[in-house]
Amino acid sequence: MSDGPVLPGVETDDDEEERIVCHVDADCFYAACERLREPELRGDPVVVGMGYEPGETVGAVATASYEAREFGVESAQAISTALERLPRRAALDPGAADHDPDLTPEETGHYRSVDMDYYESIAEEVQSILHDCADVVREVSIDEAYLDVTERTAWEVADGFARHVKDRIRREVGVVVSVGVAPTMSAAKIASDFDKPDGLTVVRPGEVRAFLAPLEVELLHGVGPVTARELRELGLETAGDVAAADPEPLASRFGERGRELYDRARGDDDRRVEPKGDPKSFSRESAFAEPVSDPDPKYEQIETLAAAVADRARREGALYRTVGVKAVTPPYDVNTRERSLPGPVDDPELVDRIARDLFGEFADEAVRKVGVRVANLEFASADQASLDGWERSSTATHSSDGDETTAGDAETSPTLESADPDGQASLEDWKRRRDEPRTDGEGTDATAPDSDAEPTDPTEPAEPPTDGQSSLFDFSDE
DNA sequence: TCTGGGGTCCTAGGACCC
DNA sequence: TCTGGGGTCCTAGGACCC
Repeated sequence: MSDGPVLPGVETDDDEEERIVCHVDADCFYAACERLREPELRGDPVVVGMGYEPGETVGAVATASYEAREFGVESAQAISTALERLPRRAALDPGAADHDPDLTPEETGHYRSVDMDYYESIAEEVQSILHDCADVVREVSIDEAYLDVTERTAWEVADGFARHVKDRIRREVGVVVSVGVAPTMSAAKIASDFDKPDGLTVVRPGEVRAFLAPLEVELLHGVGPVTARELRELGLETAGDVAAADPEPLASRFGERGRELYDRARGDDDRRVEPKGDPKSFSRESAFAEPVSDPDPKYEQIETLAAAVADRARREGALYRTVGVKAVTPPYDVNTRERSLPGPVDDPELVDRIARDLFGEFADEAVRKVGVRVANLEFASADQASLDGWERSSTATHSSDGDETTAGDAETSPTLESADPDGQASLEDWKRRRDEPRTDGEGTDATAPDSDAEPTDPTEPAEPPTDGQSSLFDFSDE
């Protein structure tokens, strides 16, 4: 799709073209949203807490405004810690449980609970502006996106373009964003962070490596505390050090990531901005105020979370083939268990049963947090092609046109009404895999219905579910 | 800093297949 | 019966990101 003059016989490779990538990142987005709703909060410290309820001390900081950060409040911090450093404004009230008579307003901040629905609505306004400003937009999170603006601007005027984007968002939505412009996604990301808040940084082609060189290694995307420590142990303190290092030790120490790290530190990144694809998993989790040993409240939470996750998947039009649970045990051990089904389903009952079954291992342990997850998602294609494909392939022994996505659906999906005799492949497949989970233990596997054996699991209803998606049970009736 | 919630990607071993 | 080598899928855990 290059529109410039091309010499005859000369191959043009799109990947070789210089792109103009823009990374847009809202500053303290949740706090900014709260200020949009309550303009009186402007200028004062604002802390938005997850799992936080007014008057309580549980939860963690999702976003702290810059004013709050001055007091040492940081994101991911326990709310209890944040409250020690920055008491809440409500504590000025003599009637408040945490009232402190010595407190002055200047020493306090406003605490609010996360309200995702509201933030989503603001984010949508920002995103519509972004889509207006670029041909390709990749939203990476609620407050962050990459734009490919190659066709919309030029390097000579890139800062003016970025200014325009910033101004529109501020004027039309009322939130402040930082923008980075660079020839690669990774450099644009770092550039947007460079001058926060209200930043605007343009890194032109040829300047990338010099721009990155002095930056501490943890500023590189993908370098967290663990990798940073290891890099420092190797004597690599800055991106420049990594760029100048021998890539072999990096590759052997960090595998694929090491190679990538090396490339990114040198400014090499040939990823193109592409719209985000379908999600890979949905999960819900919830922490207890303190570790719980009694099984009942834990199973209750599992049930709630399983229902929420299944509901989410259904609303999003997703089928899932894997169900998993998470149990965080003291001090902070994350345990996960998961089980895959022979084919994709939309079956809340089944999610609940499998989640309970998987969680059984932790029923009597002290647990501080539980979670439920579905993965291996499949989204019905827009035109319901998979259903048509199934019907076609079930009346023919083999379909010549069926090697596209529809074939896979029909092959692996036991979720459709009829277990057609022609579906031999999927039946054999299913029978084979059906027996695998049985080898791992109790014989109470809820996903391994067997026509020869009555279910022994008391949590498993004897009657096969009747709705179409659950008809994987139908196979056992053959 | 004793820990919220929702994600992604990578790794590594084992099972199973050809 | 012992032995190759390659590929895929599944599971558990870990690091990281916002």
